[in-house]
Amino acid sequence: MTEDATHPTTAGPPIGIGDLARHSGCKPETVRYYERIGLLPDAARSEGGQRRYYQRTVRRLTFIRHARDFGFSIEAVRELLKMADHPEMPCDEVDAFAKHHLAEVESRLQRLAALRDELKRMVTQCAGGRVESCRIIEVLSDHRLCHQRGEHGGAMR
Amino acid sequence: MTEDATHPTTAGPPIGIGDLARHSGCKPETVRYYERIGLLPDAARSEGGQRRYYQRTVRRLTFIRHARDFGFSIEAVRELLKMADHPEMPCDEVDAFAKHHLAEVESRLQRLAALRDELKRMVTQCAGGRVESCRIIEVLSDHRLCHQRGEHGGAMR
DNA sequence: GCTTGAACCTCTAGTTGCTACAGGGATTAG
DNA sequence: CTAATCCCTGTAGCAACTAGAGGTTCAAGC
Repeated sequence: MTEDATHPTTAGPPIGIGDLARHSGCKPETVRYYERIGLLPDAARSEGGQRRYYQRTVRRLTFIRHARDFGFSIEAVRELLKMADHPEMPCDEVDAFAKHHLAEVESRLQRLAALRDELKRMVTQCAGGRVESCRIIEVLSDHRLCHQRGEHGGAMR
Repeated sequence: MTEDATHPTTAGPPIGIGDLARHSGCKPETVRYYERIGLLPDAARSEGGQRRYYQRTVRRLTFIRHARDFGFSIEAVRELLKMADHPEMPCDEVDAFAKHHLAEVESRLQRLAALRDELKRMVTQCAGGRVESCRIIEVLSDHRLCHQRGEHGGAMR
């Protein structure tokens, strides 16, 4: 992906790293980090050497932040970006990627839903009681959770 | 929390760090790490200096792993354990904890559910197509996600 | 009772994904 | 033109583990 000042829509003047970060919900340090590890291309520079960005990069960074927020690892994001950068490729890889992550996402969802239910129950029923009657602690101690709903998951690779 | 060889049920002989780890779905290194940072008490030792554990610790470690898996930070887990260790305490703190985390958990749930739907759609519809028609990449690029479903979340404090 | 191999010990260093300085230069509003 | 703000590079720190080096202990089989 390269910078393109002649983009038809919303081209405007290039923006600085701070604005880019603000638009995508992260910090300038994070942007520089992504550039360093190659998720973002080397930015164009002003006369004085400061980074200048166009809309393409806002979109790319937004993509990265969403994918990270969904729990994809940096390496998984790198894969996704490679696919997004080559839209003429057949879909097989994205498809395989989806299959690989679907089960993991579903198991996380179920476990999170169980936690939400417990938190909800507590907020509505717990006021004034004592810790011994709080089921959240019981729920977290219950080993059957593992077998009922799949193993502990780490980051998505 | 101290080790108690005289626990009535399932007392049996003490177990080593490897068995403890296996029972709780983590590695010996992680157990030693938790001991070092004070989530687990200093373990009893064999004559030769190896760690020996009783059922209490299996339960405590299971609790910790579940809480971590649900996305609670180590410091959040420390809070929860403090509450679990003092069941005579009034419930207020656990209640406050629940309130504080409920919104975060719900927003994560919604975003994860959106991702699951996309992954599912892809797995069923995408075979044989090309990347340009894969909506997962579109969805991840769409900034409206942020405003519709809450901001990007980090670890739960 | 002895051997042997797996499991364990401590200590240190590496990993991932950022985040926070320090010590300086660039840009821009007034 | 100057002050405030932004940005630069480089390094170091953080959370939450994970992996190794180099040595010790345990327990099962003979």
